[in-house]
Order: sequence, then structure tokens, then C-alpha cells
Amino acid sequence: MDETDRRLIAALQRDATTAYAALGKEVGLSAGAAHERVRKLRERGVIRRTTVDVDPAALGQGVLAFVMVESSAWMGDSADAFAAIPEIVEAHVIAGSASVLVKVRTATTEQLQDVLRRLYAIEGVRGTQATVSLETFFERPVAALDPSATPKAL
Amino acid sequence: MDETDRRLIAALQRDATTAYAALGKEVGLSAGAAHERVRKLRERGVIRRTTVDVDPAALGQGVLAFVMVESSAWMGDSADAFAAIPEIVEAHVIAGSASVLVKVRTATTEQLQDVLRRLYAIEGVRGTQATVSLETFFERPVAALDPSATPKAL
DNA sequence: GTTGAAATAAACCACAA
DNA sequence: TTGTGGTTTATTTCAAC
Repeated sequence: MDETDRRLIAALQRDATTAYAALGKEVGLSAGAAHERVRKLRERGVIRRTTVDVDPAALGQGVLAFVMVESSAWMGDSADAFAAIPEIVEAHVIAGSASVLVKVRTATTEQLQDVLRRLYAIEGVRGTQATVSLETFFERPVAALDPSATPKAL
Repeated sequence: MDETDRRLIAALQRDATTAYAALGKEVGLSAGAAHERVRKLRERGVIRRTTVDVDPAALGQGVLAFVMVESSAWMGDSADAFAAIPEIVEAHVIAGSASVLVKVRTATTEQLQDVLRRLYAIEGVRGTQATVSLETFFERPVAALDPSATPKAL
């Protein structure tokens, strides 16, 4: 996992359709070498998958909200209950007063309300606190190149 | 934007390296027709880009936090100030007591603290409230197929 | 939308540093 | 162990229908 790997990752984050020849050129390697490095990054799980970034609004999911879920019990093995709600795109166990933080995308605020209803149906859920996003400044991949994030010690 | 487009999108979200021949087979189309539909989805901006999903921990960014940023002024055109902090992977203007909600990835909690310092340096920022994620249950793409999210009226 | 052919890229390999 | 260059295989891309 050196600087070249990070540059390959950054290039693939920008555009994963880039040909290996062009990818190699960008980092000073042959197509074959670039291919081999990317293959290993996938094999090691550094690159989890190749996917497409879709505009949620185009799929009719223009409403974005973050919901703090408070619970009366340990929520550590409730992942499946949250995953069963398709409108939830992220779920994290958090430190602090709430127990789980979920990110929700729906078409309308009525549907958001219905998601809250289904959240309350989860065993141990005591309350919810929803925060609606008015505008998304940006959503971007984790920085592969930022120096402050990649101490030399690693 | 019909059911076939949604199925193509769902397949590409799962694995964007799928060949058009296999993609077409999955939705009952020839490779050429599948290719043409995907090309149009890209052109219309429904599919924004093809990218790779990278494990943040493998990049040495194992700490995830959500930070509510309170402000004393309108933050609506401060997107650039937030984007200038590379550890911020998402920034949303929100309704409620705080003004902006940001998602932050760092290597250590010390670096998280440094991000908070840089947030305070942004014009108009009055306070921050950080919530650290203890465990991520899941992070997944927006649902392309869920019926509740795609009313027939659209 | 389909089929089929040409252009292009991916995957694989033997060899070299 | 990692990279190079060439060969084979597969896919993308672009016709004509």
C-alpha cells in the first residue's frame, strides 16, 4: 500500500471506467503492472467493488434525512432490522445519547414519516429525532491521497 | 426511466464491471440495447459516474464521526469552505438547531479534533457537536428498485 | 431493439529487473 | 516480488436492418 496504490485508487474513484493503459500512464506504470496492482487491491478488500453513483432525485428519492434513534436496549446486533428498511442507506451505532444514527432517502416527507413508524416497530427503539437536509453541499469518496490522512508510519 | 432502467441501475450498483451482454441478459435485452440504455442514463445524469467503493480503514481512516455545525450566520454559500477540508466526506445544510451536518473520516481522534478546529475557523461557525460512530452496520447505495420509493405516478 | 462485424480493452503469460 | 511487452481472449462500440 504505497503512494502508487493510492494514486491508482484516486484515479479509479474519479472514473472506474479508465482503461488500464491510461491508468498506468497516470502513475508511471505499464498497463500490465497497473492491472496487477488493482487486482491485488481488490483481492485484499481495499477496493470493495466497482459501482455506479446514481442521482437519488432521478430515482424519485429527493428527500434526505438523518435520524437519531434512541433505544432502551443494546442495539449492537440489530443490524438486520435496520437493513430490512430499504429507505435506510446507512446505519451506524453511535456514542452519545442516541444509540443508532441512520441516513434515510425517500420520495416524500410522508414516506419519511412511514420510515419513522417502521423504526419504532424495531425491538428496543424508544424514540427518534429526525433532521431533514435542505441542501446537500457535496458527497464524495474517502480521500485516498490526502497526506494528513496517511501518516508515514502506516 | 422505466422498470428496465431501474433494473439496469440496480445491476450496475451491485457490480459495474458486468459486461453489457450479461447485463442485457439479466433484463431481457441484447447487449447493444443494454449499452444504449446505460449510455442514455449516463448522458441524462441519472448515473453520475462509475467509481470504486474503498474500505476507509484500509486507507487509514478508521474513525468516522458526524458533526453538527452551529452557526451565527447563513451558511448557504459556504460549500467551498467545507469542501476545503479533505476529511469531510459529506456536508448538508439542515433544518433544526444546527446549520450544517458533516460526515468526517480521520485516522485518529486527534485528527478528528483537528478537523473541529478547522471547522471553527470557518466564518460564521459558532459551535460543533461531534458524534463518533462505534460501528457501521452498513452503507449502501440508494435503492433503485424498491417499489415504495418509485410511485407509478413518476 | 437486434444482429453481426470491427475496434478496443482486459486478461494472461513468459521473461526480465 | 514487481514490472514489461506481447499474445490471446473478451468486451465495447458502431454499423445496417
